[in-house]
Amino acid sequence: MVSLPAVNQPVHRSGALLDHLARRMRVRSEAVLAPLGLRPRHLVALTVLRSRGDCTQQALAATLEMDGTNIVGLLNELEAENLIERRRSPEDRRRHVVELTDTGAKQLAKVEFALAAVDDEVLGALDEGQREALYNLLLQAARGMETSCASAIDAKPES
Amino acid sequence: MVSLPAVNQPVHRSGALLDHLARRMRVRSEAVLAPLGLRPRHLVALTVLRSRGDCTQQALAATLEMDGTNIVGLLNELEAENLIERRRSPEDRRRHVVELTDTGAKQLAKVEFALAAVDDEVLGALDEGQREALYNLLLQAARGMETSCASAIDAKPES
DNA sequence: GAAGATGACTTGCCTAGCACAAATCATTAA
DNA sequence: TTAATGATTTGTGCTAGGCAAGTCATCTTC
Repeated sequence: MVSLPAVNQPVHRSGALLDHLARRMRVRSEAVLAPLGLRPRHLVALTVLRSRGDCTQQALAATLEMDGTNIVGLLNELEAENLIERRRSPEDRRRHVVELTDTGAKQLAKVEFALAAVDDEVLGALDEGQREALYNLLLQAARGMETSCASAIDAKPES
Repeated sequence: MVSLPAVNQPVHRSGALLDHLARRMRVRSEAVLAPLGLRPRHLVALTVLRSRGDCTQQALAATLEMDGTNIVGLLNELEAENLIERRRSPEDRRRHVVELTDTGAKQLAKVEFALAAVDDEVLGALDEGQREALYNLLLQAARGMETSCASAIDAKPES
């Protein structure tokens, strides 16, 4: 009976709320990002890159759950601003390894600092501790998936 | 010195991660929702409606942070499926009060149940307790804003 | 009661984000 | 050498959504 503990309780899915809050954040973020030449998608890419470190372009596409061709365009824009760099992989020179530049890391930190007002608006109902808890949960969830698909793609030395 | 505790620490903004995870959820949800004639946007609307209860169409637009004209179309679709109902407001007959129908509530619960696999995939790195914590934080954040803008719009009797 | 403001609705137009397909080029694997 | 793979480019199409204009019903104000 331990396996069915929540049968009579409402199911709690975070998907819709995640979507809802993400939108509210995104709408407000656009105004903050625009003057810096960035859009929300760029911020997501940079954030993911910082979280997982250098990674293959394909791995990034898989993590962002985006089509490879669109990743190219996204990275082109980021590279034009010197926020990321593409290096050829030594093991397989067809591959590009994407890495966050120092400029990129600094810019990311700067942007996050500038987003304080957005956080205050959208997460106003949460106190500092709760916001930190939320951040850590999101980060843990995001990281959990990175490893699972990165290892499946990046690792191919033995075959 | 208590007032500046985080000056030398990285700033933790949830926006980008929220966006990232929401996308992963959304992409997967589409496959689950499609057979039921729903899309992610419908789920968000229903979820918000359940969370805040009946509300003015304008208040809903404000909460969803969406253009009024698009809300009309969204509600048309939901009403066609009998998931929501529009009633004239007794106080001001120009207004529509939107409410979740019984059918809508049941459908919502059913859909959430069906989204278990999606949650497992995207939030796989979180245990049950953490997922519940995440849900509660998101709900609290979402509710915090509802009241703030609902009261500003709904309440207009005195002028 | 008349005139203007307001809420919902409709239609039309336009943009952004993104998926998908096809073709090219460099590189690696068989 | 031939085939597969990774990145890139270009083109096409779809969906979400913003924005504007115009209609109708209702409320408010004078």
